[in-house]
Amino acid sequence: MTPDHLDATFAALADPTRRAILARLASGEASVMELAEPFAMSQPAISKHLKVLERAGLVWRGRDAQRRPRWLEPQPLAEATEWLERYRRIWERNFKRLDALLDELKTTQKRQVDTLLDEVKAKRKKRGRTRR
Amino acid sequence: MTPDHLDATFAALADPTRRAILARLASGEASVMELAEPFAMSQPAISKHLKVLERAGLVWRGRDAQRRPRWLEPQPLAEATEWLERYRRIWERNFKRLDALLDELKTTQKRQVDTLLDEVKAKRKKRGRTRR
DNA sequence: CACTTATATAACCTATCAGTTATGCAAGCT
DNA sequence: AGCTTGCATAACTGATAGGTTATATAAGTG
Repeated sequence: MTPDHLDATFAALADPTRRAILARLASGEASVMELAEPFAMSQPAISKHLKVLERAGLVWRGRDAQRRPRWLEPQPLAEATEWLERYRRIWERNFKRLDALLDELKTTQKRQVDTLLDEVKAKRKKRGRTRR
Repeated sequence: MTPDHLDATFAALADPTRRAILARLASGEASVMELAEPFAMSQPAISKHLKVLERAGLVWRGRDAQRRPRWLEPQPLAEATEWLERYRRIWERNFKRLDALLDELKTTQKRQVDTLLDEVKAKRKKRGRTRR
């Protein structure tokens, strides 16, 4: 939880491409090519983004033949969440509508989350082996 | 919750000075001079940081004579929390220990946190697996 | 071995960032 | 009116971010 650590985590999250990569990885490991596919961007650009995510500790690099598949490392996200939550709780006292606001945000997205979760489950079953 | 919005929020949070300013504002409004006081940095530098926080919507500018006191605006933080929470929930299913980790993070002090995290890392490494 | 695939790295460009000093301006003070 | 306080803005600077193309490396394939 050093400041540097939080710096790197939040900075990594500040880019929409990187957030999309994390979202993709939430449903399982992926190679660089697979991660690059949805973006109108060169492969080296994606490799750079991945490097940023790795430096922040959000993502791990594996090896499988020539592939260097990435997966998620949840710990730094937990730290970032913890930081936000701490202040959120303080502000809850000052701003009573915050809780309601957050609930609202959560319910509007509940369906999306559930969909994603089902997706994850399906893929894991399909793969059969638990790489992680 | 447009991407731009999250970009600006996370980018604003990526700087330790700005996080410190937010922490300070969590205990009430403050003038620019008051906010600048703890930092070895010029007043214009602080004004710039405040501008970043305002563009992210995290902070509000009031007016009181010559003072331009700042207040917190909790909504963007709630959105950022929500984003993190969404992925945290997904990962909870994959990494069962995450919840415990987060609880521990919440209740331990800074130094103990670092120790704990090292411990977790060590355990993970020891478990081995194809990672790394 | 030569070829292909997957990825990383280097060199480069431009824009933005985080800081500086100097200056401007509005509001209160005497 | 003139001085002081609080803050913003402009102009500058060096570093970093985010992209590019070209090239290098490493591993599987025929």
